[in-house]
Amino acid sequence: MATMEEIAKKAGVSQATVSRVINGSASVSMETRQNVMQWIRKLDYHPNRTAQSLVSKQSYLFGIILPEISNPYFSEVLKVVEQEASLNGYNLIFCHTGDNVQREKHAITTLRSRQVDGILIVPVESSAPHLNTLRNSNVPTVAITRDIDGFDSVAISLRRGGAMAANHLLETGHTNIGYIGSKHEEKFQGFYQAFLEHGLTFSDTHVIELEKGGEPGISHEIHEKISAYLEERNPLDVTAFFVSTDIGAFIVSHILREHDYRIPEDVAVVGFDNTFLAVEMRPTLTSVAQPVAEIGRLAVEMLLERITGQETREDSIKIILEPYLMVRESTRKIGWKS
Amino acid sequence: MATMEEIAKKAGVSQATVSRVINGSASVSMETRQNVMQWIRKLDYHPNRTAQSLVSKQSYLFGIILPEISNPYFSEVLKVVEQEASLNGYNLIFCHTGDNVQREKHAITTLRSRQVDGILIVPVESSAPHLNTLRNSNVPTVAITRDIDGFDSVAISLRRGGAMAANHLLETGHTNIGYIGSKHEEKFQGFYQAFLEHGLTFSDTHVIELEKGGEPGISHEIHEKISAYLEERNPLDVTAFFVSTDIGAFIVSHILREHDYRIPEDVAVVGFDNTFLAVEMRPTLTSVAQPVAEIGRLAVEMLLERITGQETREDSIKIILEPYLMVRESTRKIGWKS
DNA sequence: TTGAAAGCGCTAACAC
DNA sequence: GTGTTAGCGCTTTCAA
Repeated sequence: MATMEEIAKKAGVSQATVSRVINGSASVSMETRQNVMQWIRKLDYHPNRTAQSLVSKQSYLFGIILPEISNPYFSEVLKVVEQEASLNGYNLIFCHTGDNVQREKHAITTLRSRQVDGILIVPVESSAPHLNTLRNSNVPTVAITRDIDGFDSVAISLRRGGAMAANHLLETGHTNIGYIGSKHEEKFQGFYQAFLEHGLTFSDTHVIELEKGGEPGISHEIHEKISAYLEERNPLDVTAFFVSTDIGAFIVSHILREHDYRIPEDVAVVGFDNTFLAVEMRPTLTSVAQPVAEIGRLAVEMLLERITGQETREDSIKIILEPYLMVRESTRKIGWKS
Repeated sequence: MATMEEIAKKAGVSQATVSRVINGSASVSMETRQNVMQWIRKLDYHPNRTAQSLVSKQSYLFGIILPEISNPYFSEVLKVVEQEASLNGYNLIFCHTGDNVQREKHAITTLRSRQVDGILIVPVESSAPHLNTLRNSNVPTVAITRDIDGFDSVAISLRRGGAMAANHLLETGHTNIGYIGSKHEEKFQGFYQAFLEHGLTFSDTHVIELEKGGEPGISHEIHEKISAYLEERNPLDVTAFFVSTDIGAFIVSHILREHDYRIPEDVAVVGFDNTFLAVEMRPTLTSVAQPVAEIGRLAVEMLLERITGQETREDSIKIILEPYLMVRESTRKIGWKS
């Protein structure tokens, strides 16, 4: 790759002048500008961003730390964020944690030493100590999808999302409802709370606890646990399941049908994330939707505002978007025939 | 962020010595090493990778250019590559093209000016002129998943993949088979060829041409075209479909069933990529598998060998892996009852 | 309008 | 063993 120095030599000007031309800056005579430009094209010159970064202290690089790209929801997030970043002249360094705290820690260190201008992160867990280093650093960071203390964040209220699922099922006449996912998730808390607000209590015996999140890899775990549950309770003690991810709901639906339960007639199913799976599976899946595009756009926007100094608030800014329920075929007022 | 200079001052040594400690290099006395290390920890010092890159001419950065991350197959690729890169001390700059040539061109320019040590690319099309700049540059590049002239590549033989699908269907007794996808794909060519080798001819009237690839966004297009096809030909003139992606096959299957065709009894379906969809959908989907993990691993390995100079061959190296067929419930010997 | 020079944070000779 | 020095390719004063 050619350097400014080489262009300068060819064009018979100083390297500083080439720099001026490149940056479209200041005062350069039309004459020299065109002369220089000509050599830039001839030698197919492109500025060395590394050198630019070193002196300008701006890398135009964001780091994005995702837990599980196999989950269609997160690949959607990545796609949106890349688009938005690209539109603003930024590139993305992609780090994958697999929901592993150690890797997250490593990713953060790496990104910082790479001088990224900002970090977008879906944190593995809120309490991890290495997040403090991040908090104390002055690298603008926004937590997406999952909210965390001390960080700017753009997310939906997972509680409300969980509550929506519960309300929908309760309102369609279900009272014995199962939950499939992690009990530590906010989704579950909202779900649980909703029962109380209806003057009901959610029975802990209806929980099928899953270790991992929404990646396809959980298939095996789900198969085992659901099958065990179904065989243990025959007849089934619930008329509906709320599953914490669409992928999970997709898999659960199949297992249910293999056990001769019809959806939604015998068992209703609600998923989460409203991915393409919810739209394309049959029966189509009622799912709590997170506005991904909105989240990605706002997150990048917020980062940008922090970077440019437009936004200077000391305390962290929380943008909480509303989830919304996409009602589809997998749920129906109880007792109804089609 | 602290700099070497600051550490040096605190520790009362020269900045070069700090550098030596950091790089674990050469000869530094235990004493000074420990002294320096102590300050490194105290100030939470991490070397500035940008500065390191500038002088060492190594960024430890790979660029990866993907057409459609929403396709589970490509998110799988990304995941594997990230893992493999990370294991070797590399980070990934992720670029998304959406199968758009302009964006691909832009991505390549950006990556080059960012001094990436190598590029992994799933090219949009083989003939794009901007690929020449890449070819002529000395940035090690490997085409993955899709092979392209003049580039190192790691891929399966899509031809053979297509042929496998055809052979499987022909051998299970189908002769009237439909193809859903792009006719320009190698998959189709292999598929077509296989007919000839069986002394048969594939009828062009059985093609449902799709514009785009395997992203969920094609849903609408598929719905329209398939529905039109099914309504036009009643009774149906084929007993099987080969669909160029799993996502496509997933959607097609549902449409078929909505038109009261049973799978595999009335219509057999074969997909491509063997993603989790193939495993989790019902009936499970026979699909041509590409060994993703292998592709990712080998691609990174090859890049590494080019970078370190272990591999110096002038002409491009092609690693063509074998696809393999995962036979599942969506296909069955014709005329058989379960 | 342009050039010379300093310096971003680091590595890598080269001396002592 | 350790310090000094010269860059890496750029941006940005400061003079001219």
